[in-house]
Amino acid sequence: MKKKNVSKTKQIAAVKNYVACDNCALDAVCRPIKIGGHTLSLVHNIMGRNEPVAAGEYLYCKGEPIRAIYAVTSGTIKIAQKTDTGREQVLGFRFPGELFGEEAIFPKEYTVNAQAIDEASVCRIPILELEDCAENIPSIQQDLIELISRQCFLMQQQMAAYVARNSAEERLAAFLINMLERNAFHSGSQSEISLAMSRDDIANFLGLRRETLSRSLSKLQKLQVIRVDGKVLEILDSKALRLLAHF
Amino acid sequence: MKKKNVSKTKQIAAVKNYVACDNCALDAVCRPIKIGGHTLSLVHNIMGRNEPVAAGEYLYCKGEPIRAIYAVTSGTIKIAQKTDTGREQVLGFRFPGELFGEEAIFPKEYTVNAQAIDEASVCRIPILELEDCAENIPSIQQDLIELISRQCFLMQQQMAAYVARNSAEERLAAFLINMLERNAFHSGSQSEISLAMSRDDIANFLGLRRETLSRSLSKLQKLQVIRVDGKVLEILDSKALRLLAHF
DNA sequence: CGGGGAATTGAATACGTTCAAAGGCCGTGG
DNA sequence: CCACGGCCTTTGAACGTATTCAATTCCCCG
Repeated sequence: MKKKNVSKTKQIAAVKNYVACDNCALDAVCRPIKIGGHTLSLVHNIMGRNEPVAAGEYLYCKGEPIRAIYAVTSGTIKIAQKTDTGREQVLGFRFPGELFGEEAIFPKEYTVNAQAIDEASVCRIPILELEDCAENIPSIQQDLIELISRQCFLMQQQMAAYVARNSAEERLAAFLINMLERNAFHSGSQSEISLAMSRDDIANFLGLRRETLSRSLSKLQKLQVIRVDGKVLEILDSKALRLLAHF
Repeated sequence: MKKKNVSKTKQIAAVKNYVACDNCALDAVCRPIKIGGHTLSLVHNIMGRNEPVAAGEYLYCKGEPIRAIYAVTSGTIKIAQKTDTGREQVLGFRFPGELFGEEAIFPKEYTVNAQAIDEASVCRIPILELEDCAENIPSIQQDLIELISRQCFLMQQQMAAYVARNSAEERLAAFLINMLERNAFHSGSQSEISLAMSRDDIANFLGLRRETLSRSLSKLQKLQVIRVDGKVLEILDSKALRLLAHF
């Protein structure tokens, strides 16, 4: 079991190409701002573009009043919450081009924590200002509906991917397929995925122990379905993976 | 282990009180229609109110173009899909006052199946007509945003309830708490829940076998946390239940 | 009253967890 | 440049839990 000497985290950090606006979930809201006349003020004045976020930094925490909704432009964001007993519960991850914070629009406050896993960057739209703009410009309301509808759809997809799965292998396979599909949006590769988060975070998310996750990864590798190289995974047989996930 | 002789399904069917509009997820969209002047046409002409649905009947199926979004007014709706291998995958349940079908707004087609478990009734809003109305009446757009935002929030809650849980007991406890919270909205009782769906459907949803679910239910009953009586459950110790679910 | 499907219970097996130990990666310092 | 230490990841063995298959009980409906 030889391993290359190259540092994987450095490899990942090196590939710091921001996701293009065309491939971003926020685009529906940003686009009309970009072409409109007097609306140009929105993008320049109220919106933060490609704001850097340090590894480990929290974008928002549970219980805080909503300030903004975000889109990832580079890096990975972890969505999680702490249980009463102090245990962390990982609820999901957001990748370049994906939206987060929208779950706080209805309750007016954040209901979970959002934390950067690695060095990341985000576009940030303050919600008050956005709602002000939407009142004056009906098309923005349309776009907001589009935006949130899409998020509803994605959440449903997520449920489909992780609910009603029993074995560790099935859950891992479903996770990898989900990663591959979402990865294809922003990264070129159709078969390679970079997982910036720790094994602990993935295991937590899947409701497994880190040891079980590790064993399942090893097993899939032995079956020639994937190739594991630290935080970089290669999908060798996506068809077999779909079978394992029972899709 | 004595059991009462009364038929449980008949008991449930007997309590056929439609959920009030005040407690319905669609209310945000319906209300302005009810008070507006020329908008009265919407509720009378395009919207179906309390339409009966026979047990087993499908409201919509995966792949069909979107026709309408729905709210349950009585009974229970099962959200599910069939995998490539023919296995059914239960993704969730909708109870009186809750919305469903909204996940099809973005992709313009239904991505899952919605089936009535028992005799049910729904309010139905055709999507084309709704969008037409929204174009003319900005407040409806506002309400639509409110509606879908709320649904995003609820989906996140669902994820939190079921993702990142490992043991059978933990998942069952989380399920029961979720049922209790959602039940409190439309039914008076704070401690009793009626589960119209089969044990198979629940087990499928939780990623367990029916036997494991049955055993877990029995165990929680022996621990004096719940009382199981066919499809009717009573929560005896909700605090202990929250501990078991690791909330 | 009796048949059939759903739900529960029992025993053997398979799988995931736990605890322990070893290996690999990376930053620091000699 | 290499050695050291800490942290994350992987592997091993014993144990506990979920699954499987089979049998029984319960419940609904004719």
